[in-house]
Amino acid sequence: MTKHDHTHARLLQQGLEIISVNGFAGATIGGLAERAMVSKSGVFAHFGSAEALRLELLKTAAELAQREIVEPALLAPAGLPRLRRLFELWLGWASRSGLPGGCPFVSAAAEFDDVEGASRDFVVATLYEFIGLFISVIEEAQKLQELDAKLESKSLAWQLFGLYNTHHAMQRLMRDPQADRVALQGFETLVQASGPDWSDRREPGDSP
Amino acid sequence: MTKHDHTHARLLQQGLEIISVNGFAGATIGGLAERAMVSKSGVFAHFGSAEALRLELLKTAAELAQREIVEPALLAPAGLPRLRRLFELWLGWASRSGLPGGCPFVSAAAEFDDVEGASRDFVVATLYEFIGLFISVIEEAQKLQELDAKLESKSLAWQLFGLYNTHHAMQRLMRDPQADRVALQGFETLVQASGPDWSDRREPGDSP
DNA sequence: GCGATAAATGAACGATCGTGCTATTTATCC
DNA sequence: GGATAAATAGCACGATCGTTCATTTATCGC
Repeated sequence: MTKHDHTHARLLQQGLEIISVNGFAGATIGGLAERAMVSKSGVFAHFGSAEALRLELLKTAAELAQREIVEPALLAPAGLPRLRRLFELWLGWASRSGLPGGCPFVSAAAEFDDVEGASRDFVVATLYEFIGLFISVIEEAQKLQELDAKLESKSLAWQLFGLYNTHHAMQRLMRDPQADRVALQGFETLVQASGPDWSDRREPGDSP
Repeated sequence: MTKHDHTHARLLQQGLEIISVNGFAGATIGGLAERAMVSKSGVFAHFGSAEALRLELLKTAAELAQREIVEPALLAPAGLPRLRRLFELWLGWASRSGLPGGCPFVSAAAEFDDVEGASRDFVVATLYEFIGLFISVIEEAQKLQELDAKLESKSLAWQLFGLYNTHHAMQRLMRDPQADRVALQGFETLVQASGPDWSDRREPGDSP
């Protein structure tokens, strides 16, 4: 690995740490230069523009999540076990990757959702892909009859997305020690409400 | 209403619009001045500091949410109807209040969750209060036997928080027209999974 | 209408932002 | 080890950030 690549990787790592705590708006060229003890123009030369720096940080975060969440989860048996493992690995993945603050994509989603541009496009595409992974794992579980076949996989996937945000807010904003328990319990609630025998027990139109 | 108050209110309104689109980091004194067609020092005189401006914008957003969500929801009958109304009014409240972008508190939670200070404290306190309202409405519904008494009200409240984030991401980031449907359907799923007769149908430890 | 007071302006400050340019150090290769 | 190229530093620029202060304009009580 050439020296350029070495420095580049170090800049990305420290950039991710900044983003994790201060968000993408806080990831400035000068700030990163100071933290990495590199000249401002040195950082600039590595990325070409502040916008490009942020975009590359976004891509780095996506790769990190892939290694930390997706790849290990695919080792679990297909179906419900894989879905559960995916969700468990999702919770707190940023901390487990060594980041000092919150999830970069939670910041990115909030900061870019109303700002047109390459960053927004990338966040949308990444989230689309990630939700798509959940959907396919859910549908596998349906084929295996671990989940109700009539269930809308997309809905469940997005409900799990919501639970992830619940966990993030409880953990980082509220510092509630019950964050893990509430999220994991929420997962089980959703899965059981979507169990294969659910519709046998309470048909639509049932009265209590 | 004196002229000072009139201008002050106008600045807050326009400040909220900026935040809704660009987040709190984007709510700068100079930017607000330009949008409101007021001198920079004029804006400064109204708030005393940029930090104070952001804090006051946060408080204004909280009051707006109170009027837009909480107060109308309390007109609904106690128990499950009130809970449902609360959730329905929560979804998309920012747009309904005339804001051009997303929910200010979604931005605030992401931007301040790892930054100590008065803004963080206020977000924490406001969210704590809001979740607390959900908890008390849920417990009302439990007393009325509309929800299972053994249910943990706090968990359900936070699951609804998650659904709100689901809706926000689907609506604003992904621009998915099914956001409303998925969120409302998710609400019903959670409520039915917590129905008063749920525990009669599937005891903990049941095997499928 | 006028004097007193409130409200907003304009100019200026140092700090930091992103970016361009040139110089100089540092690696790499024969 | 010296030539060549890669990598980084240094400096300067205009723009914008938050903040200050003196000055002007608007409003209100009399």
